[in-house]
Amino acid sequence: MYAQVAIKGPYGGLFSYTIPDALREAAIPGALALVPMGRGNRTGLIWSLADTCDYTGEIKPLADILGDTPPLNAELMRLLDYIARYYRQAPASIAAAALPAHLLHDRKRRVIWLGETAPPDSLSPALRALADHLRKRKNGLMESTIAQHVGRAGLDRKLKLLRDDGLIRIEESWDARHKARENPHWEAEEQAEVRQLHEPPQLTDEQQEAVDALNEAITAGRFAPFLLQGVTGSGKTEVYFRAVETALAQGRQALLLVPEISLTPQLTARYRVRFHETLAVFHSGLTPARRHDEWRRARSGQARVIIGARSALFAPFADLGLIVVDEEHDGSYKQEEGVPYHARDMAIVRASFNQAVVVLGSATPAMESLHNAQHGKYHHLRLTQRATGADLPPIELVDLSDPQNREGMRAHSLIGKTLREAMSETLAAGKQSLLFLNRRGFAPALLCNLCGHSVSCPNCAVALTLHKGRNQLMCHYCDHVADPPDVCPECGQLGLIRFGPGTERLEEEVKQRFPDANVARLDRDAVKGSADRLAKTLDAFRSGAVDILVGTQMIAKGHHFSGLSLVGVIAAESAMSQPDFRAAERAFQLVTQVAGRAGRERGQTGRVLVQTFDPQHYALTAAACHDADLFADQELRFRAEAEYPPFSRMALVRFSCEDLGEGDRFVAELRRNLPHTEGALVLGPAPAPLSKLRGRHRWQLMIKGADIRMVHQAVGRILAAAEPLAGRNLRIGVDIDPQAFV
DNA sequence: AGCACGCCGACT
DNA sequence: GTCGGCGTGCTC
Ligand SMILES: [Zn+2]
Ligand SMILES: [Zn+2]
Repeated sequence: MYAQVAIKGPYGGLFSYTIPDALREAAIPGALALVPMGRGNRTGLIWSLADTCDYTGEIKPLADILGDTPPLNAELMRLLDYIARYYRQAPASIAAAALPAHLLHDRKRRVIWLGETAPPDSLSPALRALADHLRKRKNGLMESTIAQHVGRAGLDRKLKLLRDDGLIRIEESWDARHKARENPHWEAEEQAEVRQLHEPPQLTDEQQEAVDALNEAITAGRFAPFLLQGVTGSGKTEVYFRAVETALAQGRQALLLVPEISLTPQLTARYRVRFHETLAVFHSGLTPARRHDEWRRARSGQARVIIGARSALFAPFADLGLIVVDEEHDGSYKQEEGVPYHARDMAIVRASFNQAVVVLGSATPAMESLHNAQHGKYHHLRLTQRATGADLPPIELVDLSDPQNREGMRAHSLIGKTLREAMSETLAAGKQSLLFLNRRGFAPALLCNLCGHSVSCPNCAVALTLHKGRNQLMCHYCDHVADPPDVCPECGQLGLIRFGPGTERLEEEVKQRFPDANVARLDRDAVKGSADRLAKTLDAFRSGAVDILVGTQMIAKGHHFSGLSLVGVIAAESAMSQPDFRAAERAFQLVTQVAGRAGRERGQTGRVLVQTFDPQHYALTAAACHDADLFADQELRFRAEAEYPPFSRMALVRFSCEDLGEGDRFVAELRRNLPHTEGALVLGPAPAPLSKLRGRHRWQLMIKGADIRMVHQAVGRILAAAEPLAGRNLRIGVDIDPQAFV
């Protein structure tokens, strides 16, 4: 019997080890193992057990099993294996995404000074300096601490010399913090007020129908996927609550996935009021130790309901009966950084492995989900009425290219005449306005008005972002920071002008036009560094203390403002700034979502103005009449004609290399040896749109196939052709079902 | 990817 | 001679 162990490494694959008798009980899939690797030991995750192994070299035995219970159970291991195969990712990177960061860590070394006396005079100056540092602590120093004091450079070599001279002893350890803490942190408790008596609201007929359908499926205890399509304000959350209660009543557990941006204290407080001490919260803001506490609470079964963002997909459960994916269309469920898995798609898979019910909720479902619903793969539940009975607000498209509307607009002005007039009427009536601006396309920058150059990052092919407060240029992709230059780096002239962030410019313009109004701004910069700033600004707007709120994505989701009567979208096409095949879908989702902030209460007439240069665009006209079906018809027709997903499947294979010439030569060589796959279309390899990232030049190759099997097959063949051609400096990455094409 | 080894040029 | 940058080989 061999243990196949996932270890972070080059082949990304699995390494086989024999299992010593002493470890036979403990060495099961999902357990953490200490294994001999090369000259030393590494930690890894036992992926599977096998009777045979095809490695022909010497096979070593497992050194140890870490912790007393395996962190991952069989159910999670099955999911991890599926993800590794589906997304063509190294098992070790999936393991790293699924385990608390604590558990898979690197070797730690403690250095202990042995000599009673002073170091011998024969030591060279560099060794002497190190020895003097080590001599001060009798019980030793951690290597990382030493590195902080005397520098990383050459430390390994120096320590080796001191050890060879018998002056120090080096102890290695891989012990993770497997033990639970004495006083584990409890995120849900931290955030919620006293337990309140909760009176569940009356359901509308539509809600009741949806709840009935879900309850029936949950009670049946079989895999059943649902698409819950409900207009903004239709009360999807209450439907989720009821479904969760049903799952709990069946003795099963529930997982709620929400977009990272929605996972606010206000949201978790709502769930806490309903589910009390059975709730655990997973979010990226938790420290590793706190995250580990929540994770353990879930694994022990103490938590029955878990709410979290993308990575909560891997939360451990004993008996998972329900998964809810809220805002299932949201792009944050698939990320390119790290492991490119789609949490919504894998939630479906996990539900099927658990005979669980899965609910995808959205006002504006992804075309993939709608297509599945239309073909009977998902049960389609619809909520067409707002829970409050309020009408959806009328949406007007305002043509920004219309000279009449441009009247009174200055060069960089963002507000056209129509919106301006609507704002002043709203203000005169004592009502509130909300202006939405997409962060993308309005980033603050340092531009040369003589040559048009914008100061860009030396490591990445992007313009640097100007941070006003710190007066520094920063890169969004890498950690590059620079002082703003005085002269243009391109033409050498004094032509540089500061172009503030869109929201700040918008705020200034609003203040200029409406000097008597109370204006507030909410964007990433405005809330940075103060946790309650977001809540405070939202409260001020809710209470009516603020007349006009200006903001980005942050204000588009979920919030409920009763005094709000005007919503303005500054530039609808900003959602289409990335020109990929999902651009129209994003624009429709954006306008629908922002419009949903207006007129949520009965008897209130909200108004939504959407500024655009293309008022004829079908995504905007459909959004303007709140017709998701009309949009879906047109968008699915376009996708079908162009053979885009959901009518085909795609993959990207990315290549990157620090050296441009080496990358170019590799790509040229690959082009000559590009294998063909029947039924799959291959485009490229060509330079990626984002041609340089963190000092690495980038290329990509796009694969389109009729189904996922074709795509997998083509990816397999291309990797088989590319890997032998790639030197150690060239990195290859695979992205199945890509969301972004940069 | 780590990690260790060893070549070589810079420095003193 | 010492120091450290950097290319190279190996890993069940
Ligand atoms: Zn210039
Ligand atoms: Zn950069």
